[in-house]
Parts: sequence; C-alpha cells; structure tokens
Amino acid sequence: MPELPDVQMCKEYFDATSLKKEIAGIDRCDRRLLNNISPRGLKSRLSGRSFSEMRRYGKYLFARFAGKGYLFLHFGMTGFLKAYRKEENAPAHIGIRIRFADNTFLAFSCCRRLGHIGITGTVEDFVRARQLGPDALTLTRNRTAFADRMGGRRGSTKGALMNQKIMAGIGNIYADEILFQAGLHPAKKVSELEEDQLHALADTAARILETAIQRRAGAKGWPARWLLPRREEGRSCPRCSDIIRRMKVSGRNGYFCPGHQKG
DNA sequence: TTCCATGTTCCGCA
DNA sequence: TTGCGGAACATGGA
Repeated sequence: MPELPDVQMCKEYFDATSLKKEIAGIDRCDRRLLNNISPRGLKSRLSGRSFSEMRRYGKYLFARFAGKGYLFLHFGMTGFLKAYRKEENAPAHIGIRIRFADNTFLAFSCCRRLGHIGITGTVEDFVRARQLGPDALTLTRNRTAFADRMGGRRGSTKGALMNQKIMAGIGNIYADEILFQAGLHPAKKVSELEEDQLHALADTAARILETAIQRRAGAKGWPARWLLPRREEGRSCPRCSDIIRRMKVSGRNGYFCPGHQKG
C-alpha cells in the first residue's frame, strides 16, 4: 500500500496508535531493511523515548522522536504498519517491531523486503540528500509550478509523473488513474503537451490524490467511475466502454483505455 | 511452472 | 553531461 494516499493513511494510523508512548525496545529487526543504522544503533536511539509527531513527504513517513531526529519509513511495494497487543494479531512478514512500555506493538511488515527504515536528522536534509522533488499533493495544487517542473522533459508523461525527483508521491497505480482521467495516453511525451493540458493534468492529479485520501481509498473503495477498480486487461472502460489495455511504459506495466486516452 | 506485482537503484545509450 | 528507460532486486500469490 505504498503511494502517496496510502502512505497518508499510514501516517494517520501511526498518529492514532503510536504517538507519545514510551518505547521499550525494538524486539524484531531484520537488518536488511535498515538503511543507515545497525539494529543495535536503532535500539539505542529509540529506547526510552517516544514519538512526538509524524510527517509524510512523498512516499516517506517521518516519526519524530524526543531527543533529536526522525525515524524514516519507506514501504516498498508491500510494506504496511500494524499496531496490536496480542501476539495472535501479529501480521506476517514482520521486518521490524517496536515494543512500547504499555505492552503494545507496532510492526512494520514487509513481505518483499523492498521497504526500508532509518534515521535522519531533519526531513529537509533527507529530501535534499535523496533529491526528492516537491510533494506531489502540494505541487499539483499549483498548476503553474507543476507545468514549470514538468515542462521541457523528453520522456513520457507517465514516466515524469512517477519520477520522484520531479515530484514525490505518485507511483504506477495512481499515474494510471491520473492519465485515465486526464484523457492522456501513457506514452504521450511531456514535450508534446500544451500548457493548458499541463494545467489540466495538475488539476486532475490533485483531485485524484485528494479524493483518494478523503475516502481512505487505500486498496479499494475507489469511485466506480475510476480506472482503478477495474485495472485489468480486457475489462470495459467505465467512461466510454472501450476495452482496457495493458502497455509497458517507463519499465512498468500500466493500464489504459485506448478509446478516450488519445491526447 | 511461469508470470506478475502499488517500490528504488543502477547501468547503458542517446 | 544529463536524463530516460529497461533490468535487477526479493518474495509470494494466482
């Protein structure tokens, strides 16, 4: 569940379950998921402290802990959080688990192990070091800034939307939805888009991200007229009843409707 | 068994 | 030199 709206849901989940509780320790820790710290180091940085607030930037989550610094989390393709008390409620594939002093747990489950966790001093330093572009939710709300940042690109529109250095937060799933609703073919070159098309693309993207967050549409619960509920080759398009096709663009398989995504 | 998957990084080519 | 796209990565489910 790892694109911007999903990560936003993880943030709210973390807020509701794991803030302001004393951390007793890290009792499960797969070092392959750790980015820049050892299991021992992570334990010593967090034990006895508590998380005071959460931030989301793109697909990353940052949990501020007393003392100084942030625990950052990235979910890869299959990561998610689960808070629980009883062992029988534990998720599968726990990569890292925080034990709180009140005998509850927060588990970071990561089946494919493509996620990672680490420590950073400030969010701004982290964003700079990774060369992340502006958060997609912020950038798409400003159509002029969006057009400036997208403009002049050589590659496909889909590739640009998914490029975390251009803007952070959009992945394969939501890029498909944005192009679907904007009526743009996934392979359309950014350089072929008119300015008003870029503006419309920004508006569409912002609306989709906001709607997904509002509806908490993590893995399902998307509106029926969206592509996502039927993102599969051979299904009928909810807009024009043409047939959904699959196409590889920028190295990822995507789905689109050839009937109304011609622009 | 084979293919596919919401992630990023790395390498080769224009 | 820069930026783009494809392959690689790890793992499990259909």
